[in-house]
Formats: sequence, C-alpha cells, structure tokens
Amino acid sequence: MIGRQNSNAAVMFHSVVAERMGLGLTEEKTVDLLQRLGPLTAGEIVQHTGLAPASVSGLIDRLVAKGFVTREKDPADRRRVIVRLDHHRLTGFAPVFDELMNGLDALYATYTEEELAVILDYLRRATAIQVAATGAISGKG
Amino acid sequence: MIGRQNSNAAVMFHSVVAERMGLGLTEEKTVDLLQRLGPLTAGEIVQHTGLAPASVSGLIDRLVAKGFVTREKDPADRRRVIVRLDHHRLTGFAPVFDELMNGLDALYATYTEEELAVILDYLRRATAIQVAATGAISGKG
DNA sequence: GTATTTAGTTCGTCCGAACGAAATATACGC
DNA sequence: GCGTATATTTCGTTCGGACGAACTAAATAC
Repeated sequence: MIGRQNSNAAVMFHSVVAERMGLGLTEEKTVDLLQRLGPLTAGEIVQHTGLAPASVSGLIDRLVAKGFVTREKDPADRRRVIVRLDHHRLTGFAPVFDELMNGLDALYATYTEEELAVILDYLRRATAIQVAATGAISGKG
Repeated sequence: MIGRQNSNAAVMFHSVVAERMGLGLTEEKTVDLLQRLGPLTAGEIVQHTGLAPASVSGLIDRLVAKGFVTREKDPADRRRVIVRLDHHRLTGFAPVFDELMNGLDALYATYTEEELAVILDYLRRATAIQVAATGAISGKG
C-alpha cells in the first residue's frame, strides 16, 4: 500500500535529517515545534511533547549546547523560560532540505489547479485522520 | 505547509504505534522491513538498517524475546540466520491500526475515481522524491 | 585437509535520553 | 509581608540501544 510507503519515507527522511543536524528525534521534533509555533516556554514544550519537566530541561540544555536555541527569562514572569530558535543556525542546513523542496516544487508544477486542490484537500484530511488516530492509540489504556 | 504537517503526523503515528507494541523505533522499522520484504537474513537487515552486525544481533534478540520474529538457520548455508515474522503475533495489534484504516477508507470513499487517480499518482511520486532526498542527504559527506 | 573468508554472536562498554524527588526562584492571594 | 502555588532546574538513577573487538561456526579455495 502506497500510503504506508509514503509514511515510511517520511519517517526515514526525518531520521536522516535529524542525524545530519546532530540531533536526536526528540530534539528535531522540538526544533520543528519552535519553527511552527514560534518561541515557547519550557512548560509549553512539556505540553506539546508529553515529556516530564525534568526531561525538557535536559532537552533544552542539549539544544542550547548545540546552538539551536537560546534560553531567556520571560520578563513578564521571571519563573518562566522562553526557548527561542536561533534561525541563523538553521540556515546552514537549508541545503539539506533543498533536494526535497525542489523535487516537490517540480512535482506540484505538473498538476493543474484543480488537481492541486484535490491533493491539498486530501493531505489536509489525511493528516487530520492520522492525528486523530495517534491520539486514539495513545489514549486508550 | 501542509506537506510538513503530514510528514510530522506520520512520524508521530509511528512513534505511538511502536510504543504501543512495546517496541523501539528501530525494532518497529525492522518489523516493517520484514512485512514488506519477507524473511531476511541478519546480514540483509544490516544492509537495510545501516546498523553494525553486533547491533543487529541484539536487535534480533529483542524481537525474538518479544515474540515478533523467529530465528532459523538457513539450511542452504548454515552460517546464515533467517529472521521471519510471526504474523500471528502481529494480528493482535490490528485494532491499533483500525482507527487509521477506517478513517482513510472513509476518506477515500469521498473522492471520485479521477480524483483518486490524482491522489495515488501524487503519493507515488512524492514518496519517490522523498526517498531520493533521503538518499542524497545520507550520501554526501 | 588445511587456510582463508564469511556470517553471526558474545562481551564489555558507553552514551543519550528518560524519569521521580527534592531544590530553587518567582509570582500571587489575602 | 507571609504562605502557598507555579515554573523550572538539579540530582541521582536507570535503561535501551548502539558500538568495536574478539570469538565461533560454517563455507570455500587451493
């Protein structure tokens, strides 16, 4: 089944990218979180990852040590720690994604507007289903 | 970008499934390999995973202990070890996938034949691109 | 039939990454 | 201001999973 191969390809790609960046999967996932949601507090990372607070402290330590993020006190509530992505550090890895991006751009260019609409609709809905399924699995005891 | 979210959802789903089956990501990936390619020798698993032989020995140990595979001597070359999936063990986890499968079936049912053809074509080609990109990254120094 | 190569395992070890419990620092309620 | 609640870190520990080197067993070469 092609859906499965696609899913597998995604996992492999992520693993290889993470390795290339010198990150573990959890670390890469966190970087991705920060890219999508912007700066987060440690507590918010706890929410999003499901990790224990202690684990997130260590996780942030490692990302700081590797230069991917900075740790700042929240001026509004100085108990909080804001984790901010160092975008400059990331640009160095752009070439890693270029191959994929260029390939996908070329692929999209071969479809009509109507076809692209179908594909986007599919991707959106399939993603929602996958997210729901993930939640369902981890939920039930 | 939706492609990225989709990719991320796939990774999350895999992680959760692996956890649910009591497997690590490497172990789940190996089970998947065996499902797609049939029984493999230890050496072939080394090839496909890129792990060291010693690591694969341990990996097989763990999968055998967990009841997911059997280890047999190859009668044709008794140095070789054939790793075979225990399909019976896997059927117990079918419900884990049902949520996803049912959701996707329902999704597919909402498209016309023509639309499905576009979607399948896209998935096939996008997968190929992703695989190629993965190879390109891990390849170059 | 002995030497060499090949397949896999065992052993000792190491490291990343997770956790709970206790500590620290800050904010908030009254 | 004082006590309690909240955010994060530190500490000590544990565990899975990876590795290289040395070993065993079996096939192949000569």
